Parts: sequence; C-alpha cells; structure tokens
Amino acid sequence: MELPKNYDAKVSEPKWLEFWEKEKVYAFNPESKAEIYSIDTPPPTVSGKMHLGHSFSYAQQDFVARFQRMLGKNVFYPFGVDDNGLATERMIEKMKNVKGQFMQRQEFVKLCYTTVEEIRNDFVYDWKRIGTSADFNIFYSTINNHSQKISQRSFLELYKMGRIYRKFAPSMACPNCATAIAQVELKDLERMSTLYYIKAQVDGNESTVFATTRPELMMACIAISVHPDDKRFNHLIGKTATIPVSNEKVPIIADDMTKMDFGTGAVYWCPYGDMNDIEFVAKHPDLKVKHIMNRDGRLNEKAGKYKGMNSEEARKAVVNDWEKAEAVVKEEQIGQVVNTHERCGTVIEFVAMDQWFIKYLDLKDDFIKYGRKIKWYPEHMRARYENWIHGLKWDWNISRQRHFGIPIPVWYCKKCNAIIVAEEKQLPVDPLVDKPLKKCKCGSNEFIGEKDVLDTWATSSLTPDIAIELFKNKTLQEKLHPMGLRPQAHDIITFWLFNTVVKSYFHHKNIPWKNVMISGWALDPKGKKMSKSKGNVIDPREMIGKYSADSLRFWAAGSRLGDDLPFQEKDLVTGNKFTTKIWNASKFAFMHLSDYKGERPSKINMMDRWILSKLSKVMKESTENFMNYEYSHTKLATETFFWHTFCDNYLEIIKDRLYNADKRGSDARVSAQFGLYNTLLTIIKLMAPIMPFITEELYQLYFRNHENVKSVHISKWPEVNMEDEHAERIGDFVVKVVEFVRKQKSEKQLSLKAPVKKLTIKAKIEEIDFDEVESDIKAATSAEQIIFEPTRGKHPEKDIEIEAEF
RNA sequence: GGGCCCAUGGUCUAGUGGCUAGGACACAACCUUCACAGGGUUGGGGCAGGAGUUCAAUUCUUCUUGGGCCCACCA
Repeated sequence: MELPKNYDAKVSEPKWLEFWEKEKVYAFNPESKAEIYSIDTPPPTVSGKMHLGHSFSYAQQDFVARFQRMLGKNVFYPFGVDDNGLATERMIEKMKNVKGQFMQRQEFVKLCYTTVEEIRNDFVYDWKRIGTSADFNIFYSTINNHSQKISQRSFLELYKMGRIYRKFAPSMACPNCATAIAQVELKDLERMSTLYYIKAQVDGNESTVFATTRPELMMACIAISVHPDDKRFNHLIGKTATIPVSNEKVPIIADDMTKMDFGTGAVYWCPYGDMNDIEFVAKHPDLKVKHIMNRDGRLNEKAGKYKGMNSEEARKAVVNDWEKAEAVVKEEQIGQVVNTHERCGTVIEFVAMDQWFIKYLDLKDDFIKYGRKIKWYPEHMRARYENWIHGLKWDWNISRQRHFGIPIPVWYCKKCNAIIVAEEKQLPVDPLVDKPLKKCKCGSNEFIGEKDVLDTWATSSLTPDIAIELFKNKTLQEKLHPMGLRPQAHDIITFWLFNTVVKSYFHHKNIPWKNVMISGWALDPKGKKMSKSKGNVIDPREMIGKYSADSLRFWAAGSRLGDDLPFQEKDLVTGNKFTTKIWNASKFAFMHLSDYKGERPSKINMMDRWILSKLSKVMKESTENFMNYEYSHTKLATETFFWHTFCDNYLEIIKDRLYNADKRGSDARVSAQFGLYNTLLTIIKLMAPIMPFITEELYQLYFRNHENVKSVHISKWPEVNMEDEHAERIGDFVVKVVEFVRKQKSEKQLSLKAPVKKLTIKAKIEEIDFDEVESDIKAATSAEQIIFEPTRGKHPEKDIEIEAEF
C-alpha cells in the first residue's frame, strides 16, 4: 500500500469534521447502558470570536472527553452558547449601530434574537474546527425559551424558599451600562487622585478642615466625623459644621471608622461614595441619606445646581466653587484604588435602587463544604474558591436594568402594589407583555410588569440543568446529576463556578459535578495577558490555517493543567513535525503490513517483546495520567516513546527482518509485523485524544479494515499487557550498542550506513540471549563481524564495553 | 494587608530525595537514493540566592529576591 508523499492538514481536517458529523461519532446515546461521563461544557459568549485562550482550554477539556469516550463511556458532552446579557447587547449595538436604551425592549430584544441567529453557525464552527468532540445536537443558547424557562423557574423556587428579596438599598452601579452590577463584576483600577483639604466653619466661631477625594458628592453630605480618641478634634464633637458653598449644616460626630492618620483626621460623609458609607449610614440611622445620584451616574435634582452632571463634571464644578469661596486649603496627589466594571472599565458608583437579591451570605460555610466535596484538578485552585467566599460581603444582586436578558418573572399590582410572581406553568414569561394568570388578592386585574432582567450569571449558573433537561426522560435526568466534570478556566471560578454551586445547593441540595478541571490561560509570547487593547491578541483561525488544528492542540497539551502558557508560534512547528513524522512512520509501516493478517506469531522475537513491553508501560502510565487529567504527561510520554524508542530504534532494528525475509525467515518477519502493527496502532490511539485528525486519517487508511470500528475515536482505549523485564534488559543493551555505533560514525563523519569491520562487545549478557539479537544488531549497525564476550561473574567497571573498527 | 502559584541552558518547558537533570525551538558539525530534507545523527550550553533537615537536596523546610494571579483596602 502506497500513501501520498505528504499529509495535507488543510484538506484532511475539514474532511474528518464532516465525517464525524455524518457518522455521529460523538453522539450521546440516551438509551445506552454504558457508564455515563457528563461534561458541563462552558458556553462561550457569542459577543466575541474564539480567541487563542478558548482554543487552549477547550482543547484541554476535549482531550479528557475523547479519552473517556475511548474508555467506552457514554459521553454526555453538550454544547451551548452564551448569548444572554450585557456583553451580547454591546456587540449587537456595535454591529447594528443602535442603542438599546433608546429602543423599546421588545424591539431591541427582537433585534438581538435575529442577530444572534445570524452569527451562531459561524461562531460555533470555530469550536468544531479545533476538533471539539461535543455532541452539537445537544445544544442550548442561554437566551432561548428552554433556558428562560429554567432560569425563571429557578427564580420562582428561590422566591418560594424565601431566598429572594427585593430591597431599596445601596448597590453598585455602572454609569456607562446604567445598571446595577454584582460584587463579582468588579475589577480594581489604580489611579492618581486629588485629595482636597476643605475648610468648614463650625458654630462658635471655630473651623475645621476635612479631606476628601469626592468633592462632587458635597450635596449629599450628612455629617463630619472624627475619631473618638483624636484629641485634636475632641472639642468639636457635637457641634455643627457648615459645608462651604452648599451651606448645609451637618453634625460633627465621633466614629471610630475615621482614620486619624488619613488627611486631617476629619472626614465628611456623603452617601454613597464607597462601601464605608454604607456601613456608616447603617451605624447612624438618625442621619438622613439624600440620594443625589441616579444609576446612570448623573446627579439628580437633589444636587441642586449640579443636576445632570456626572461625577467628573460635578467634581470640577464643586472644586471651582470651593476655590471661589476660598475653602480649599490644600490639594494633594494621592494613589487610589477604585472599583471599575470589568466589562467596560467604567468607575462604578454606589447608588440606592430597588434591586432583587439572592440571600446567601448566611450560607458561606455550606458553600465551602460543598467546595470540599468536589475534586479539584489541580487541587490548589480550590483555595481561590474559598478565598472568594470568605471575602463575600454582598448578597447576590441578580437584577439588571437592561433589555436583553431573561425577564424577572414578576408583576406589581397597580392598586395595592403587591408583588405577584409568575406560575411555573406559564414560563417563560415576559411581564412587560404577559399577564399573571390570576387576579391580585386585592381583586385588581391591573399590573405593572417588572422591567428588570436577570443577571447573566443567574442563568449560566444553571448550565447543568439547562443541558440535562434537554432530555425529558426523568430517569436519565437523575443519572446525569451530578455531572462528571466541569471544565473551565481559572478566571471565572468566582463567577461561573461559584454561582453554579450556589444554584445547585438550593435546587438539588447537591454538588453540581464531581470533578472540576481548571485550565490556565494562553498568554502572549512575553507571558502577558492577551487583550484587544494591548494589540497582542493571536487569532487561532490564522494559526490553524498556517499550521493545523492538531498542531494547536498539540501545543495546548504541552502545559500542565492549570498553568498559563505563553504562546510562541514556533511551538506550533513542533506539532507539525510530529504530524510529519507519524505520517512517514505509518507510511513505512503500512507498506510492510500490507500482507499482514493480524496473526500472533508462535514465537515473538526478543526485540519485538522489548518494544511491546516498553509500550505496555507507556500505556499504563498514560492511562493513569489521563485519569488524573494530566494529559500533558500522556502526550509527553507518547511523544518520546514514538519518536525515540519506536522510530529511532525499533524501526531501524526490524527493517532487516521486514525487507529480507528470505535471509531472516518468514517467522522473524511476522514477529516484526506483529510488533509493528500493535505498537503503531497503540501509539495512534494514545495520541488520538490530543491529535484527533491525523490519528483518524492514519486509522482510516489502514487500521479500520482490520479493527472494524468506524472511527479511531470510538475505538477501544488500548490495553497492552506484555511487560517483560528480561526482554527489556536485553533490548536496552541492543539499543546501547546501536547508539554507540551511531555516535562513533557521527564523530568519524561517516554515513550511518557505513559498514563496521569488527564490533567487539563485552557485556553482562548471557550468550543465549545475545544469540537471539545478534542478527538484529548486525543489521542495525552494518557490522560485518561481531565478537561478543559475556562478563558474567567478573566485576567489570562498566556494564558494557564496546569497540568498533572501521 | 490576606491568600495562592511560579522561578530549570539563549527562549519555552518536563521531571525526580540518590543513575550522565529529559525534551522542543534556536545554534554548530556531519549524514542523503531502500518511511522521513516538512528528515536523521552527534554536539555545546541549565536547576535564582542564603540557611536548615539528610549519608545524600534541583527536589523537602525556611528566609531573601524576582515574577504572576485572586481577594481586601478605597473618605
């Protein structure tokens, strides 16, 4: 059998994608009795194209999926897309050049739906292209009716449990997005800021100086505080200060939250400038908050002349006014860390609004317990989960003042203002369109629908349910829960992972999955995070075009699980080289196997026993590593074994037996064929999860006819159990001799085929064993004559002494 | 301020309480008609620093230095 000279990934890879889809190679079988391995696949957000980081971590989870499938398990590997929420809105606003806020919700949502439909196929193709072996027929979108129903049902259940409440409370708001956001969506920003020292008159002809970085909140000022132990200010406590310009009179009170060593030691409180204000207000309920800011970050009529300004504008105006009033004593530049919205980078504001919350701060211990029931790979990632829980300060704000999201299924009675919650049988509902099924208790039939939508994470935290409930069979649903694996990257442990545990805790009283596998990030060549703004983003499509999906995966298999990996284009060359090498080795093998019928020889030659024994060990090791999600070890072990043990040594050693059956005997040839067939097939299978395309190509070209399974990816994971310590010792000795001769030839600048006149070997090997391998050594070294002397019983300095005469 | 991870040739990495610390890329020399020039062979070059545990430390402990990530602080 003759193979084409070269393998062309550009042609082959799309060919196999089609084949897999047509043959339903990755289909989950709901009827099967086989053990299920289920994966809670991360739904990528359609707001961005697949980037290198995606291909990196999706490749890593796919290694595991493919391995488990080859173990014979019924792999439940759904695929979803996240097209719900802010990120999607933003993309659509940009694509269609519209502003959602200025449109009717229905109109905008319709536009979102159609746009998302338009781009979906192209978007998903990128995931298929890298060889993701998900069952793409088990598909969901986080905004479709199915997901809406489940997400709203979750809301209803939590509401019934008393876990959801609505409250007018200070919340974090993104002025740019004009919505409330949650603690998890915050990102730190370090910046320089000005600390203003402001002089305020105090009754009784005194004065004091307070320091602030937030002059713009002047109109909200409710008090000035000093530390109770601060002797500098003792005499002022209880008196009234007048804020310059606003002429507002505020009490000077003692509060130990005040830092004596910051600014002047006196601070003016203007809820809500930050989290401390919230605490301060709670401690002093007698002080009345003024709420001068709206959620779009603009000041309202309570801010008087500053109405309509945002923080930055108001700051300038207030400072200007203070300067005119000669109230500014000093300005100081200080470093400051502020919270920004991680999606858009806007500095957030604290605004009191009506919001919906999930009450869960009382359950921190339980969440930590749940985290410990899950097996983490790598284990240390659990620390991040626990660290996050320890630092949680807010209940989960799940309402967003946006358009494109899953509506909160609630109405308010026009007459009595009661909250009316939707009924499960009417889900999904849009309260702006639909009506409650029953009248209000007060008899009224007029309602105002809740305008807010749910936080994206309130839905994506339900992905296990969304995927599982695509199947209506209850027994199957139970079998699928908890899932086997949650694969994801480490940046969303606090978002997706934690929130999913929370939802599962409430709805199932169980962990959502047994294992989590946390992958790292693909970094730029210098080890920096890739980001659009830095311009260091690498497009995986370009790399696949230039190299191949297999090479990209080969690269992704090179890092330890959880580790970030800087991307160097040259690393893709390695994958290509491996592909070429295995192509050529297989070409050689298939040529010599064309007449092989799969027979097991009665007597297996020493060197064939040697390779099969080595193979058995690699196989065992690889299986264990894969079980522990250590795919990089499997890849490395297989790669080394293939390249060096198999190609460099074994193939060279058996060549003579394969080519010259007339001299060496047909038994010797069949034995070599047996070794060759089984070793190559096993290598291809071990490599199949990592490089699904080239392995499929080689499998189809030759092995399929002999193995009778339609794809290597559903073939059985190899079980070679031919360990033979004796053969390994003798084989290793042969390799040492061959390597020695190679080195000699290289040093003498001779061709590797150059004949050796006389080869003298002294070794701790029995003559009976040497006789078995002599012909193989002769052939592999081109030795004309070999003198062998066993050193048994003697105690030579070296185990082996070799001399070659040319 | 708290937590976590990491430090191995020029670059990216594997790994181990004890063999000559493994590989890839880059570099150098050599080798081609019989699987492979999209190749092969051979070679040069490395465990951040200090202290400790140990018969033995690149590996374990601790400190220092340097890098990365998460969280808190935010007047």
